[in-house]
Amino acid sequence: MKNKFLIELQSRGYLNQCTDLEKLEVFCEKKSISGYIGFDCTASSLHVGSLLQIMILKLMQKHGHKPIILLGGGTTLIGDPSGKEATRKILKDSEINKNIKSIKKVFRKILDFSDNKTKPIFVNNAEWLSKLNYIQFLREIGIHFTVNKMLTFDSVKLRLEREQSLSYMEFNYMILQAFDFYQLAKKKNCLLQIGGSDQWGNIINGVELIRRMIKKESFGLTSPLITLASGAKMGKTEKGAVWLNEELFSSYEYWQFWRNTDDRDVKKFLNFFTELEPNEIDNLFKKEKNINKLKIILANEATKILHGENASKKAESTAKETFEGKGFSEDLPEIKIKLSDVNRGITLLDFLSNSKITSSKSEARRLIKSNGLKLNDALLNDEKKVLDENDFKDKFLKISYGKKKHYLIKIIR
RNA sequence: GGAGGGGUACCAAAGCGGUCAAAUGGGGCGGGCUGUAAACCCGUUGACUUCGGUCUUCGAAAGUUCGAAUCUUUCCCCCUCCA
Repeated sequence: MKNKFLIELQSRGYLNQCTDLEKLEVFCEKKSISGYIGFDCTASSLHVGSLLQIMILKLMQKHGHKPIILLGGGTTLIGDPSGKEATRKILKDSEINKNIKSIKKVFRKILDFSDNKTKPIFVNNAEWLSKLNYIQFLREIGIHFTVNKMLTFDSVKLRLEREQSLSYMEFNYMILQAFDFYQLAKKKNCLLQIGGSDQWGNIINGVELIRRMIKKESFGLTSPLITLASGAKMGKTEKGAVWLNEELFSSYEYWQFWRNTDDRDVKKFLNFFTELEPNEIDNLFKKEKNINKLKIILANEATKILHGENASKKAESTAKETFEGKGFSEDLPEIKIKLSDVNRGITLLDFLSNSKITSSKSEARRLIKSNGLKLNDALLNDEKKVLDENDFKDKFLKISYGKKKHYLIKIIR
């Protein structure tokens, strides 16, 4: 292989399957190409599970290609059955549009919009899907799909084998995705679709459709499913998903997420989620034997890509102070409390549950009983504790939930 | 449409009149060890509590009973076979 884009794609471990690697290489060599990835809009933010896909778009840009981001306003109305055990909840138009708006923010942060040649394009498939005429669609597109074949695709087969119901609506999803690819090929001359390995079936349907409709060769490329050393799914932590939008998951939490990577996954993640060159990463591993230092590099680099250099530095120094020193650090989640509430004598239990630090008073009690709660780094045993202005040094009180979750409580007014 | 099987906590799965806020496993959380890792060990995992208890939970509703996750009726949902 000699195409730089594909070489890096492979050496970083982004490459799982390709419809025709050799021809794709010729295709990539010839000119600047555009490739698209579709993203699901069922939530107001993507989570790290989609980050690998975004990194691939970023890599395309690095090598002079143009990413197309398909935010599936139309397909989200249907719900992709791939890898799903049950039918997804159906969203309303207005919710989807709100989600799209919010999700776009992340792409604006991670990808480069300054160079016109590689500037990403956003498309929304609602544009063409919502206008479809059923009979006409069946005659023009439906005719190219046999149910026999559709039944053999994993997304459908698994659901049927597991005896889980699959609605006719969901069954159509793969055709719609194939149609998307066809539309992009026709309208934007986009002949490459990339996706996670679970998208393989959907992608090759598109390749096939394009061949039949406009007699053009197009390409499909998938990235591997990320497997963690622990066997768990990527991106699930204590508090649920690791979101990319800052409103849902702060830059400090994000930094912590990477800092807490399993030893065995560090190298893989450096390749996947940072812009360090693969050989640079190899050198790092030769030089630096302290895995924790490498985890910090991982956290810094990954956070930089999403939240920028400043946020990354701030998170690092906050982590350092919090875990190595015993200080107060600026970047911890801050919760405000009114001076009047403190003076009125609010119990700690009430405060913990009101501020959502714990989900109930019972949880707070349990935590205290099992020696998990600290006020300003001092273990607290008294569950009847009432907050007092003297607990706050300089208007701040640090509350620690276990060893890793810390909050700064600030008195206002 | 007909016959049968089933819906139990975050998930899987036991319980089949009281001793059931519900065995067990997984997951989560806290603690110990350590390196903010893994493995391992211990504890915990409905809510409220003056720590005595109290209240709400086993698909939904109604009923039988001193007493129901457990029995009866109706309804809803899922699965299998037949049409």
